[in-house]
Amino acid sequence: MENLQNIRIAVDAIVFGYKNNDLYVLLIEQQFGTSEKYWALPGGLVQNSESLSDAVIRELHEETNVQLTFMEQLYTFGDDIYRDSRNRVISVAYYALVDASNLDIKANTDAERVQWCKIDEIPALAFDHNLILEKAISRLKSKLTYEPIGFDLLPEEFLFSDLENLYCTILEKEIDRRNFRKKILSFDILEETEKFSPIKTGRPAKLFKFNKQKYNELTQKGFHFEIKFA
Amino acid sequence: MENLQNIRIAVDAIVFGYKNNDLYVLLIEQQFGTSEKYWALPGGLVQNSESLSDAVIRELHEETNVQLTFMEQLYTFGDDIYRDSRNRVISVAYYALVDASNLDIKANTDAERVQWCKIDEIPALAFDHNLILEKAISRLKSKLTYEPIGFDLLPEEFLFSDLENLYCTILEKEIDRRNFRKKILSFDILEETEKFSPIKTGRPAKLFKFNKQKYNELTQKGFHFEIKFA
DNA sequence: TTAGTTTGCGTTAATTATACGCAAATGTAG
DNA sequence: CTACATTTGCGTATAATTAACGCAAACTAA
Repeated sequence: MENLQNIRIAVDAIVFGYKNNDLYVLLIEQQFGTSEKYWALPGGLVQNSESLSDAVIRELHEETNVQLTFMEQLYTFGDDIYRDSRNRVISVAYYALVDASNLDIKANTDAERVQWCKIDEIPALAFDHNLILEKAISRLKSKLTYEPIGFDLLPEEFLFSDLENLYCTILEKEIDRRNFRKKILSFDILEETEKFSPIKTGRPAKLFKFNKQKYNELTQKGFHFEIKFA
Repeated sequence: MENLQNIRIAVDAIVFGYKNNDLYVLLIEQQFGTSEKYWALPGGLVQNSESLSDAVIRELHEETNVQLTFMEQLYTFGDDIYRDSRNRVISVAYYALVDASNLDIKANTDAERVQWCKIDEIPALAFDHNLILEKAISRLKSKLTYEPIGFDLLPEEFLFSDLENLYCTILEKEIDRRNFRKKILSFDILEETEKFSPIKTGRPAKLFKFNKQKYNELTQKGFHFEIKFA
């Protein structure tokens, strides 16, 4: 009886960015064997002496140079034992957010090409990465409604209409602008700045900041962030 | 440079049971080396050709003989690379529910002793199992509020007061009995049976059943189960 | 028969969500 | 300079939901 465990462990990252009223995900183009190229999620094998989350950070750094604003474990994919045809590989997937507004990504050492891909234009990906991505999107959607992670997709200072559009596009729902604003403002976790939007159409709009410290304080007192829609 | 990955992968199970108005978790007593004994969560290494969830089922079957009514992946613990002092082991934890009301557990092949342990009397466990258990409890609490998994801890037919007590004890909150009943009944996912409780005190109470099929139908139509408390 | 207990069904007030109205502050076209 | 299109910011009325209780019914035990 063969008792030696022969299973490899990898991490994969789903990095979301929001830009021009669209949700994007970071993909890399990888070479398999001599000819085949595939788009895939950034990721790779875990090293013996690094933690899982360090492995994600390292892989992302090797392949891109994004600055994460949020990262969380998503799920571990290991029920399909043939998900990688070469070896049995179990993948611990993490999803992360970045402020994509002023970000230049370049392929670092490992990957040939790195690209932001619109969420509704995802090609066939390597392995079970389409499945992983689907799960990440679904998690992002629900998390958006009960934790203030939307701010991690926006610049430090943002317009209310940006926040509103972010929610509309990611959740694929219509929201009443006025009720949304009222709701968010009632949480008392935003700060008004003195600055105004550079956009020159319509009434000038104030820029807002998310006050994370205040949010943490309120949370400790029992406050619970929640956005719902009809 | 050493490139060979030398990481083992295990699964652990947190099995919850509810009995006599208390939440319990299944623990096993394991021997380490020659003398040390420790209470631990059931679990073990994943075999090369079994899926993760199969590994959980197998380990549980080897160590106990419980009948699961619900099982879901909880989290993968691999950030502390010394969580097992002997080797680097990454553990994919699953949590599960059983109807503990008419259940006899016996130690099967592997474990010396198997025991239900009250959730507020948990001893120091092996490895990082106390941490894992904490996370499972927290997940159980939140899941209870937005999915009808409470029924998986109860017998097929149950009293309303049982359901109410289950929520009270697990969530550690007071609930208004009448509002709770109204809320649950308004979901229209319960079936009244003709039977009555065998308990001979106070007004006889009807037994109810959870209609899972109806719940699924409603869910597809956009229904969302949710229980909140002040 | 009375007291004790738990169930099952209601009512009311407070809070929250939904659906809008509308003026203010800009740029732009004429 | 004026009228218009556009977006922001604030408000209000109504519907829906939640929270807080009252109380009779149906049993057991004494």
